[in-house]
Amino acid sequence: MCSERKKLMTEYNTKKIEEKWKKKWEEWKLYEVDVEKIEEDKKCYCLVMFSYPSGDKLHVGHWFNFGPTDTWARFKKMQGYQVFEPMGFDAFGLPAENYAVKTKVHPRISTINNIEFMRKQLREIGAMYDWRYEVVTCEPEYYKWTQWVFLQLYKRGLAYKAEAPVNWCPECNTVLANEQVQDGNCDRCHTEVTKKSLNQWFFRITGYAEKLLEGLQHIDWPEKTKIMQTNWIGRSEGTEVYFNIAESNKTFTVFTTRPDTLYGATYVVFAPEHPLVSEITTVDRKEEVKKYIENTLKIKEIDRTSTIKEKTGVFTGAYAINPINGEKIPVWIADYVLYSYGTGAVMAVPAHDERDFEFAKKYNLPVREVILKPGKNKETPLEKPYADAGIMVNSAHFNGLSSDRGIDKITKELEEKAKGKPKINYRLRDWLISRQRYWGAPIPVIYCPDCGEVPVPEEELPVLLPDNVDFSPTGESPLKKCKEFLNTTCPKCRKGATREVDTMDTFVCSSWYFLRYPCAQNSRVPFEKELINKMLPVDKYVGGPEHTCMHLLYARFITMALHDMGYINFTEPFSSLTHQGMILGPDHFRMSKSRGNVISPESYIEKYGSDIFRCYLMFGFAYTEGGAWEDAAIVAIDRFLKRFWKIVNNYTELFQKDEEKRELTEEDKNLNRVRHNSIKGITYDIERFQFNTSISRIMELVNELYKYSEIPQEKQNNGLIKEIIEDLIRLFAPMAPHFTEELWEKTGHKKSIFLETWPTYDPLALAREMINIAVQINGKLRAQMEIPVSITDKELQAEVLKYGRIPKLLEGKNIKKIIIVKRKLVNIVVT
RNA sequence: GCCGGAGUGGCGGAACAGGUAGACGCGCUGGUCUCAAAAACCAGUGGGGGUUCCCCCGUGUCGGUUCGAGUCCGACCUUCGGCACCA
Repeated sequence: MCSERKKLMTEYNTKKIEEKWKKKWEEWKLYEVDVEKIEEDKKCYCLVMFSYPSGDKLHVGHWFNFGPTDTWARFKKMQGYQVFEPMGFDAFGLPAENYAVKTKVHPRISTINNIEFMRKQLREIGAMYDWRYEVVTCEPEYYKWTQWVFLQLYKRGLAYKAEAPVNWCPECNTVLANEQVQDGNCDRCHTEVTKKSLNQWFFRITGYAEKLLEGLQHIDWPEKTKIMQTNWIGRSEGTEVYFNIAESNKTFTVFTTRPDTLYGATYVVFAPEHPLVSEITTVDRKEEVKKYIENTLKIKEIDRTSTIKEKTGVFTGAYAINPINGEKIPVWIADYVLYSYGTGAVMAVPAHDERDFEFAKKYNLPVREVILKPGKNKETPLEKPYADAGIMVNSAHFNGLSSDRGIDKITKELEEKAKGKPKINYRLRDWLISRQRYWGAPIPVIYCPDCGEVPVPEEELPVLLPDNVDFSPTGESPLKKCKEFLNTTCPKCRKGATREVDTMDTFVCSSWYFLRYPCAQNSRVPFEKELINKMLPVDKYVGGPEHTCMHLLYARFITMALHDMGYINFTEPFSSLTHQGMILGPDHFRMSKSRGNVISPESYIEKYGSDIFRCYLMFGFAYTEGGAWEDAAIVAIDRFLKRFWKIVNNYTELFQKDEEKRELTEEDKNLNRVRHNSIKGITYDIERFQFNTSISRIMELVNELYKYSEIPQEKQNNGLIKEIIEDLIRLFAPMAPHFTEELWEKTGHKKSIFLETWPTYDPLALAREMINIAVQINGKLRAQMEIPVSITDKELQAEVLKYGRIPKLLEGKNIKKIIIVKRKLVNIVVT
């Protein structure tokens, strides 16, 4: 006993085993794939969201993302797919720069060091990454092509510079995209965001709103993620209505989803920023309007857009003409109207819109009911706004129409009079991509006093990011202070000119990296068309759900744009997407240094090895849910691997000789059935990232094998045992790659287990002669019986009625009917 | 306020097309081994009642559909995520 234990302890040395196999894999170049040679029908592009080289160690979240995904990839490889599993680094970005500001270490140096460190850590996971395809976004070999992407968009009018009120983070000293503002705060540093009007670079993602919506129909993504993107894009069908300003030739447009309420418009409201405001304000109102606008700008964005805040506004003195009835209605400005949505002006229908109602009550503006709530009559006064559909009243010849019909009819009439037309609006804004920071890809544009804005010619790329820069943030790009960078010549006229000093949002870098991987070493083109048409779309993309309305949306947009330019022949980058859940601290809170609940993988890997760590992550949580870390639970996996090790080792001598498989006894058949059931279940479950149940099935098979090993030696079917041991190791291989390689070798195999094929199950082996079914009376379980599978319904019915205590339970009852669910149950319905 | 998840033993979680709820594991209880403990192995383990065996209750709450509901429908509660004056 004691010596046996010693043997187990010396042999089962996870650290030694893992290092041994990592070395072998490298020697054998086992995971090197040649993308050129991959066959299209067998390709499997498996991708995790690449990581940011932060200088911190790999945390549990990385492991949870990368480990199980690698398990999936290994499973696919064993199924015969030619798996491409690359890894890289999203290396530009603010943290490196902020770190540089603090420590005076250049971001290039710290980033390179961090990447070096992370590569070592990633190696620990023992994933199949082929590092020859690595991409590092801060290297000129990569960002040259990020700039190329920019130029392609620019050429087609999809990248443009415009003055606009934008989100400004005073802490990060840069502008932010809409998507990077959460609850009015910067999503990086949580500082409150302010609004600034600046001249900035945008990508015209709004031009793809419809395609981005449509594409969601055809991809295998979590429903929740699709819904979130749909809501983010925020498609809204409505009508544009053109108004005139009274006694003037000025016109303006409003957007409404309820043209049926047009007769109820008793005033119109402009956003304070609306350019027409200064033109139409009457002399006597000028002072008040000016004051109001100034005040509005002072209010923090978050407060201004808060739904709780009481609405304010002022009258401009001007009047507008309602195009449907010629009525003269006052023009107000109010901060509840957003300049950034629709046209920045709305028609106010207080009777049928809560916001307008509130505003009208406050400023004593008239309320006119034009839609009758079903069951209400025209004479009873309106106490609160009614915003749903109803019957039109007070609307001239439209009276009596339903809202639905009214929307069509009024829109049609407006169209005939050239006073409006149908219009679709989106909540989505164009993507603001310029940043007033140093550590990013320079925007390849030059400003020439004569030629104006000139894109850098493609053959002059990359526009190198200079190293020698004072990068302390000032609110303007640090590159502005770098004269060697700033001053250049105009590509058109060769006269002195200056470069754009802003850099690109790091989300631009990550919006196309999946296209670069297969061609990572190609210096001629960003991607070889034929090659990436073969390799993409990505077959399985895995990453956190927090990227839904940023990275995932941007990547889809860039892919669609490149498709429309003819560079690629697919429109969606990621055919199938899975989100991993989040691993929380043992206290059920999000891990954070300040809480002191951070689980660091190293200590566990030191103690148990990477296979056990990975297996625990797969077994202890539902993958897409995540959950709280539990120290006690990793012990279970350690225990299981020891059990696995022992049972395999008990039988290794069988592999030294040929063992015939005898005809199967009842015991054999039972064991064999569990085996095939495991194969079936595991295959189905790994495919859909249900690793916890996959491991359960393996445990079941191991348990069954232990039970079998208790029967007398001479009754054991050695041939069958050998087969099952081999299946067992192969089934477990994707989850514990080092561990299973060792056992595979110990059972006499010379080649890597990952060159083996995945076991397939035999439906015949799953078949039983006798099965257990439930007997219910009125749906309540009353008995269980063993029946031969071959029994007919008629026979079964007869058997059930005289089975055990069933007759007694049926005494004095009327049998109404008997429901038989094949191989499952019999339900006797009685009264 | 709007949109979308999720609520199952002491715990992590299963139940794939409405069909025997609680797979697998943790923990716990008992046993074997041991001088003893640990480890390992075996058995039991949703709650309550009478104790071979059986009954009642049980998947957030209340209703409904169905022979049968964790699963479908309606209302509500809790919780998490997203959006939030979007006209």
